[in-house]
This record gives sequence, structure tokens and C-alpha cells, in this order.
Amino acid sequence: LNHRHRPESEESCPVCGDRVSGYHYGLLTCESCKGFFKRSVQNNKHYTCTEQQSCPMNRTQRKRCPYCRFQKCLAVGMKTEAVRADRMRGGRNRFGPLYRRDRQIKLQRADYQTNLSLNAAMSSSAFQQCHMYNTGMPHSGLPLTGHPQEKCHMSFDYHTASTSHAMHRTVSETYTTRSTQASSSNANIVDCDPDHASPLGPFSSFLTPNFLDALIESEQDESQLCAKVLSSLQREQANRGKHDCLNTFSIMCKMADQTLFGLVEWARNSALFKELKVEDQMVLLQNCWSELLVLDHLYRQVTYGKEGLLFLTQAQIEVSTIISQAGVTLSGLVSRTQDLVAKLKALYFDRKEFVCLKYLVLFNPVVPLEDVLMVEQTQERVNRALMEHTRQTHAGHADKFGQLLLRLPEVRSISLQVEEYLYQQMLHTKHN
DNA sequence: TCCTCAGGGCCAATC
DNA sequence: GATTGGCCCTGAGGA
Repeated sequence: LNHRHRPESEESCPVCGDRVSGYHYGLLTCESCKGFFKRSVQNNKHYTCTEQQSCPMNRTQRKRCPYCRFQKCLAVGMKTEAVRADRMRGGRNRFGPLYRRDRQIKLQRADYQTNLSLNAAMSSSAFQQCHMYNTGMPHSGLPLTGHPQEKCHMSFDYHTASTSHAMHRTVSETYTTRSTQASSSNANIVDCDPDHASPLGPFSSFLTPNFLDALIESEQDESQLCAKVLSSLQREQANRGKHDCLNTFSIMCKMADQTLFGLVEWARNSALFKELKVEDQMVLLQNCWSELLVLDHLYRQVTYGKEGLLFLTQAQIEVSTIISQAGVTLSGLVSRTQDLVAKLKALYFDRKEFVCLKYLVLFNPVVPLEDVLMVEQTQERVNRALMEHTRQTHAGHADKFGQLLLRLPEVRSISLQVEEYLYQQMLHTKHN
């Protein structure tokens, strides 16, 4: 058999969904995207998108927009530095160990999947089984006895990445290669794109008086985010077949999974965040990923949720249903979160305030950083912007600024409980 | 020493 | 003429 048709080729390409032919430039992709990525980097291509820079990417439409295709290649983790500048053929590159680890992870995941299928068949509680699997840690193949805060440097995998460990993996792996490649082809391509060029650099828009407006403008479109999460769920369901439907908890976990990727992308695309060194970016993200996730969930509930219902993309799930199905810890978490949602609703929590809180959580100077000053200054600027915004838009509610800041410790507390819960599940599943 | 597999190149097909 | 994508060649590293 040709090596391009190994068992792993059963997987679909994270860029276009076509059949995977092997590891190419950092992860499993199809032959077509491999070639496209290679040509783009070798020829230093800079494409432009005639639409909204969010063109659909699948086997039939991948040729329509090279800009979106290349962006997707980068987003899923293809590494420009794996394209050889000297064009030397054959041999191995320095990603060999990464590919080996990734294979091990996939093997372990397959083992877990098999075990869980057997367990599920013997258990009366399908919910419990599915919920343990979908919290995702066991199949990540990471050390199970380490401290929760232990930093893991595992391979980047757009499809398998889940929850906390995967977050560390995502942050670590995505950044490791960039940090060592100061003159990466990726940077060249983006920087020389006339559509992205700015005489003052990427930070220029934040030198304007409308600091908060600049922050909001750089935010991802909410409907596109929802569409991404939804299409991911649909893909997942399509892969499972009609007799193996995702349950409520599975859906929640999958959504959290996708949301995490969205949040990492949000941070990485932020002009303020890009000003930091890669090492600092990693430290900040690893420090606050769960808070960002909780905050994102809260905002969604405040904006779209209804009384007694949990908003999940396009479906409303009764909170009481989740609490009745979940264990003590999880139902407690859901209740605490819903309490906080009620408080934020009472404050008329809006999108600009949500964005400010996200930046305040991200730019947290508590953790050890090289450029603490920049992080502190950003936090102060966002603080001032939030204060100014609440003063202008809620003149009758003098203390709104203070009330919003008081919610952050609660977010932190819930996020720590979420992490703790996930690690418990991880250990529980391992022992079983 | 042989085998593996992820690089690059080639070229017919397609745009 | 440019781009795509499937197939083949190459060669470092592991067994």
C-alpha cells in the first residue's frame, strides 16, 4: 500500500474536509491542501478575498477563494516554517517528534473510544459515559497525575483538541514554532499584503481616541462564530450517523471545545495582543483560558438566553433538565453561572462591556511576564474605556463600572471550579 | 541496511 | 497563462 493511504487517511482534512493523505506541514491534511500551502508559501503569495473573508471551505469550494483557504490553513495550524526555503527534497524535518506524539494521542483516543463504547453498552447512564468522554481530557493522552496547572506541550490538532489540556496544547504548540521563526514566511505573507498594510503598523487603530470602538471593530462577527460552532456540531453528528445522536452534555462540551479555539483566534488576531512577545502571549492565554470561556458563556446567556433556559447556538435547553441529569458539582456550576447571568442581566450588560471584560481578563499582569508594563498599560486603558463607556451609556447607574469589575472575581471563581471539575472527570475516567 | 514517510517536483487537468 | 491536485522522487532518521 502506498503510504498516502494509511488508516489515518480515514480522517478528513481540517481545512477542506477532503481525505487526509498524511502529515503535511504540521498536521494531517489532504494532498490538495498540502500542495496549495506549499505553493502559497514558496511563491510568497498574497491573496485577497472578494467577499467577507469567511468563505465556506470544503472539497468543492476550496478553489474559489485562495485567501480564505490560506487563512484556514494557518488557523488550523499548518506551519509555514515547514516549507523549506532551500527546497531540499526528502529527509525529515524537526516536526518528526510532533507527528509521533500526535499519532500516540490518536491511538490512545481510539483506545478510550473503544473502552467507552463497551462501558456505555453496560451502563444504564449513557449521559455519564458520554459526558466523561466529551470532556475530552482522557483522549488527549496527557499525563493524568500532574498538577492541573502543569504546562503541556503537545501537538496541535484542530479536531481532537478539547478543554483544558488541549487549551495548553493549542497555545503551546501554536506558538512554539512561531517564536523560533522570527522571519517566518507566514509573517512575510501577511505583512506584505497591501490590504493589511498600515503606515503605522497594526497598532495604529488603537492610537485613536476611539479606543473602545477600535476594540469592537476588531471583534469577530457573532453570527459567523455561531455558524462555525454549528457547522462543527453538524460535522460531528454527520460522522456519527443518525443512530448515534449527540446528547445535551455532548453538545455543550463540543461547543466549549469550538469556543476555545475561537477565543484563542480572537486573542491572536487582536492587534493589542500581537504587540506582546510570543512567550507572554502563551503565558496570558494559559492563565485565563477558562475565564474567557466562562465569560463568553455568560455573555451568550445574557444576550440570547431566556429565563430557565440555557442558550446553545440555535437551541434552548432547560436548565432544570441539565441539573437533573448532571452530578452535584456540575449542577452547582450551572446554578452559580445562572445566578451570575441574572446579575449581569440586571446590569444591562452590553457587548462593549463584554469586550472590555474579555481584555481585562486576558491582560492580567499577575502572571510572570516579560513585558509586564505593556500588559498593565493595556489593562489601564481598557479600564478607562470601560469606565467612560458605562458613564456615558448608563448615566443613571453611577456604580455600573464598579459592579461589573466585581463580577470578575466571580468569573474567576467559577472558572477555577470548571477546571477542577474537568480534572476530576479526567481522573475518574482514568481510574475506571 | 532497509524501511518509513514527509518533504519537493512534475505535469495533465482545470480554471 | 495560471492554478490545482494527484502521483512520484528523494533522503534523513528510525528499526
